[in-house]
Amino acid sequence: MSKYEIQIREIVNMQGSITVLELARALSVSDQTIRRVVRPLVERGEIAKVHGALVSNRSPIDPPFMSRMSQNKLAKIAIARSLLDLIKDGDRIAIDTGSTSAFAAQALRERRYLTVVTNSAFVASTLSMIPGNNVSMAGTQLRHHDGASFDRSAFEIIERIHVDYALLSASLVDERKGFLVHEQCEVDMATAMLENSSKTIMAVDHSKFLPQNRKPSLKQPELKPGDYLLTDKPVLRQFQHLTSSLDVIVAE
Amino acid sequence: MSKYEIQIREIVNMQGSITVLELARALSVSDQTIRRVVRPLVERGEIAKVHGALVSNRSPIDPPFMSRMSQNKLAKIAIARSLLDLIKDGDRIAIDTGSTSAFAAQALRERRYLTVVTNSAFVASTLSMIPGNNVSMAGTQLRHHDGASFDRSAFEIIERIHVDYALLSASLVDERKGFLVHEQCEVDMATAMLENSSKTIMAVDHSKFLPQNRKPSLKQPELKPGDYLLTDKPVLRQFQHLTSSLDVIVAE
DNA sequence: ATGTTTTTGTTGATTTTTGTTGATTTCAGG
DNA sequence: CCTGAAATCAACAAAAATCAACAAAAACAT
Repeated sequence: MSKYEIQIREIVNMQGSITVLELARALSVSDQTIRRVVRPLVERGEIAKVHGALVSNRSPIDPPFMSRMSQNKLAKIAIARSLLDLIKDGDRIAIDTGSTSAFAAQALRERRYLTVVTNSAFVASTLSMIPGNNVSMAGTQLRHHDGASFDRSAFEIIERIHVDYALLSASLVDERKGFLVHEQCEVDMATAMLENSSKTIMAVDHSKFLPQNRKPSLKQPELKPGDYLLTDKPVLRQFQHLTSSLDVIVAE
Repeated sequence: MSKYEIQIREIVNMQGSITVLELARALSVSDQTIRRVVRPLVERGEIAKVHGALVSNRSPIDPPFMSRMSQNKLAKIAIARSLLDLIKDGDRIAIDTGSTSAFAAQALRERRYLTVVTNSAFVASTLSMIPGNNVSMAGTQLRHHDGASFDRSAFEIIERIHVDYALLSASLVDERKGFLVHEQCEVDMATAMLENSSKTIMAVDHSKFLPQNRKPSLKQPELKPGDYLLTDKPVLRQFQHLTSSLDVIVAE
């Protein structure tokens, strides 16, 4: 068993599939090493291999549930990975619900000694297993739609814990109205997180800049100058007035 | 036992994996010393070693984390499946933490309209995604060991919700003392769940009837006559006095 | 203090892993 | 069916990690 084994399984399962060369670059070893390490994994059936790529064989009933129901998987993974440039070991972070946050949580498993507060049971469960982390689950009753809580106790806990970063998301970015979501409770939660954090990170993949079939109408709270916008493609001209005071990070 | 032993275990478990040389630098001793100290740890299975690195066998790098760290996977799956004979659509159930409960949660995804209350973030997250379920997560601060909560609010919520079944587990079944666990908070939680449920289901695979290396000492609350014992092999003679008033279900 | 035991660092031989090179196979289009 | 590009494989040399043995240092008891 090689020392790369765990990492490889991790990355393959998170991405769903990946090239041998990409994996080699990611771990900064040669492609040959990857092939060698991967061979026993494939023989044991822990991951599958086809000509050209390694693919995860994790049964779809298994957790990273968001991965399936999520639209822009690759974009979100890229965003999640570039989040690691911002969040360091020991940081404190509030995380909202949503598929982007689910990927972020997966990525943040690389970090240690995080203080995490979230209203998403999935995020809480994912990050609580990491030794050294201090994770608080905000809220009691979980809605089935996404396993998140928006009851009164959720807000009380968010408001009790001050963090370095609030990681928020949005369903649509509107040229005139800004960052929008579908439900008022999500706005309230975002507001609470924003008010109790030093910096806010708004994470939206490029598809959120395009028109949606189901149109959200509620406006997320205003970001502060110097807050971050994390996305996966350069911001188009017509949106730049929204992001002019923000630190825009484009995940490649 | 060496003086570095505790530190090494600590560091390896925190970091997930680390080079022998890095560890040597961290403790400012030679690499050879590390190797020597580590050897018995590896033999006792407390941490794992591969060429090039020490890796923690505790840190759950895989989302269905319990599957890896769990000993009797197949037995637990069998138990989880036979739980489906007991629990029907629409039932209300309290679920404790532990790997057996994690498998139970996976199995219960087949059921609909469940009312679930649990102090395990993993169980909550797993079952909250099922449309129709009503899931309450009891507690706020999660311990990293298993992503479960035992704070005051956890008990308040358990005590507020009355359910049909409490699904409990144990670390060891002792011939004389009965069902034992390691920590007092687990006993308290089990007691709260038992008192707020109509029937209790104690789920223990057969390995729990055998002597353990790490011996638990705290006694779970007394089961009521007519409660269920769910296990995967027939109960041996010397344990039958413990189970005589119970409804014993053996998963094949 | 003195001798004994245990732990630690150093050295060099041995094993395992890794990168490179070049041959071979697979795949997609014409 | 052929062809070029990409992916894979085999083999060998270089690098890194491990091990065994011995000597130095530290801890211990007498």
